[in-house]
Amino acid sequence: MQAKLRIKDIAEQLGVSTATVSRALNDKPGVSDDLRQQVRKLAADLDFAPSMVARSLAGARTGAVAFILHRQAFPVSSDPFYFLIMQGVERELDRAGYHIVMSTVGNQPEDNNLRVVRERRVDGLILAGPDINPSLVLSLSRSGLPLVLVDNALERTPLNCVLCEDCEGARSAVEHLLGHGYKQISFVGGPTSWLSTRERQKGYECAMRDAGLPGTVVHEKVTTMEAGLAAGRQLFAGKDRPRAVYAVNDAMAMGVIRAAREAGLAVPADVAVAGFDDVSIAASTDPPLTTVRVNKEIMGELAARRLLELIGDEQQPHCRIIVETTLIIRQSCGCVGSGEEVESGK
Amino acid sequence: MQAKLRIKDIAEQLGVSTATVSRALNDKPGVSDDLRQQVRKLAADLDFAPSMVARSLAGARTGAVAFILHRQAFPVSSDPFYFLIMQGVERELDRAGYHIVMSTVGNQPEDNNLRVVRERRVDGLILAGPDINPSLVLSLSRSGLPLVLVDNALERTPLNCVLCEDCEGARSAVEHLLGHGYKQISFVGGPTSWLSTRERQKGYECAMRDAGLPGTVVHEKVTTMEAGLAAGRQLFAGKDRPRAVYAVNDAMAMGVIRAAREAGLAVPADVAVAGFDDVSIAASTDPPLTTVRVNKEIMGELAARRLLELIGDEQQPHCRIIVETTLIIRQSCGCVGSGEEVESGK
DNA sequence: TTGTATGCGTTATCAA
DNA sequence: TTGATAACGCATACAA
Repeated sequence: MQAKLRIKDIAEQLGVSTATVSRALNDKPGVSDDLRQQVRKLAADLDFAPSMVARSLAGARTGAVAFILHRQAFPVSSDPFYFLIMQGVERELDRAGYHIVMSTVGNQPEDNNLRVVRERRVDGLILAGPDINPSLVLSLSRSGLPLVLVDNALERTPLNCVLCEDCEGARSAVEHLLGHGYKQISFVGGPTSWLSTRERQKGYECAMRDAGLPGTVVHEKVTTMEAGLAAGRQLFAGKDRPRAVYAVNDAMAMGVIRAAREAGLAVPADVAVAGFDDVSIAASTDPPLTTVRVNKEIMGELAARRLLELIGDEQQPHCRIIVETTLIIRQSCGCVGSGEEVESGK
Repeated sequence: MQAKLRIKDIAEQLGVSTATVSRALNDKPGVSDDLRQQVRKLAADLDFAPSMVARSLAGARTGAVAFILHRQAFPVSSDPFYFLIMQGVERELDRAGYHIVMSTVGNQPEDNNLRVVRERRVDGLILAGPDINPSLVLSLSRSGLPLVLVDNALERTPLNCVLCEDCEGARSAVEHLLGHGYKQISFVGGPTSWLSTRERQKGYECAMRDAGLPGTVVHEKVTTMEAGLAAGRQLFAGKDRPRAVYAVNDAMAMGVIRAAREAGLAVPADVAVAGFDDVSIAASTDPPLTTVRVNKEIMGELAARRLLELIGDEQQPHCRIIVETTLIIRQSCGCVGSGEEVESGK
């Protein structure tokens, strides 16, 4: 058990004051180059780093950021979507010497006050996912703590957020389905309270409208494979079943494929399917899934970078950051591939 | 932007000293019940919570725990295995008023000193996954910070860790395969440096030995579906292909199934397959996967609970906590089910 | 039971 | 360029 070193110990060993050591370590002016080098060398040799707790109290910067996730977002997908975003956040924060404090919220009344905020543990917040109560988002944004949303945005209040090309990505996928000659294409989505569902549906509707075709839409309460299965059963039960289905994400697309099989329909011969996200197994499903790739790590990195900017300068205008998507063409849409995937320009 | 309240403000409004407020809020003796109630009511009304930074400095408890993950563990699986463990950790820590600081390590030399530890941000550590450098684990354990490993353990040094019944679980699965009458059963695993691979392989070998049968083993560098595919191709290339394959996890099992299909073999008719983990899609693969379920959230909760115990009382003997597993029988093993899964007693 | 005073480890202000 | 000293907000030992 190493004794915990303090700046004072370093100062005494060098016969200087603590103020000097602090200045040297923090790259602040007011120390001769020679002395600065000495201090740094000793600190490095002793493997010393200043106590972040004391720094925070004296400074007013905790050097930490909260990553807030809704509890429902944990098991929502077979793919660690928000985990990958979090990885991006962590990577970027680490570069800046920051740390990430993870926390979750539910829908209980007591969740309307984040402990991590009340205890003033962090310099800023990243709120991930569309499940977080808008009233919580609003109250947090008014609290003065810098805040960035990921995969979410408020409808009427501009806030800093990071999104992907939900509308454009979905549109390109639906246009690809239309390119196959399919006329009857249905959309399967999650709750309309989710921005991603609304935007992707908008992309679907734009594509259909431009093609002069009517559309049909099914909404489920969640976007799991099971929900996709249920939606697919509904779609394939009636007489005029769709020739293709566009699902709001890959998990639902996989559920739709299962429903098609249940109904004795071949995919893509009888029913074509496409999704969104490009989760890791999308390339390995049967048939491999045509989908829209979104780079989750980049979304996380951008959110972290934006938050650090806000922490450095509170008074900045809100901005939306939209990350590019890429249509990934595999076989579920009806393309007869060599088995290799194709990145399509949109 | 709310002005940040301090204990001093509460004290002044009530005409008492800060010491009294602190005692009342911390449930310490030395305050009349009446006054205690007043303080708490005002604090609640004002939505006040003491600054955790200042508490940490005065106390010597940060109220935070680090959750350390190897960077490679992020994309390693199509299932958010460590994410679920983290969820369990977070849930349990939250109950105790603690927070979780997430951090990652790689294999670079500079990763041998965790910044989160040097900066003294946390009261303890949870190290998740078998990828973390043993020398780092050792040096951290010697640093005096309470530490718990999850899904990992050192070979020769007893440490606090949380594992699942790797050996027993794998054994029960292989015994189930043996029960189908299969004689030639191969094992497909990851690096032998991973405890889970070693233990699950041990379970496989015990079952085979007890049955008086020889075994064959294939190791890959990772345990992804792609690695399982590669291993499967190898196994199915030769003349005396196995009648069944036991994979160290579900991702590899899915890869093996793909390899079988490639080789024109039906699963389970020609080759039976079973896995480990019971990832979320295991119930939905084709055929549904027979596997060993392990409750990841519980593993996380137990790790957190153990760590909190260690933080409360440093001098406790090391202990290993082994979480129960359950054999989940679906169809990939050759059972002709109704499509419903069965939890088998072992 | 309550208040006063000191210390926690660092940064920042002001003198020297 | 350097050093002494005062915050930072809270917990706690000691005094009343």
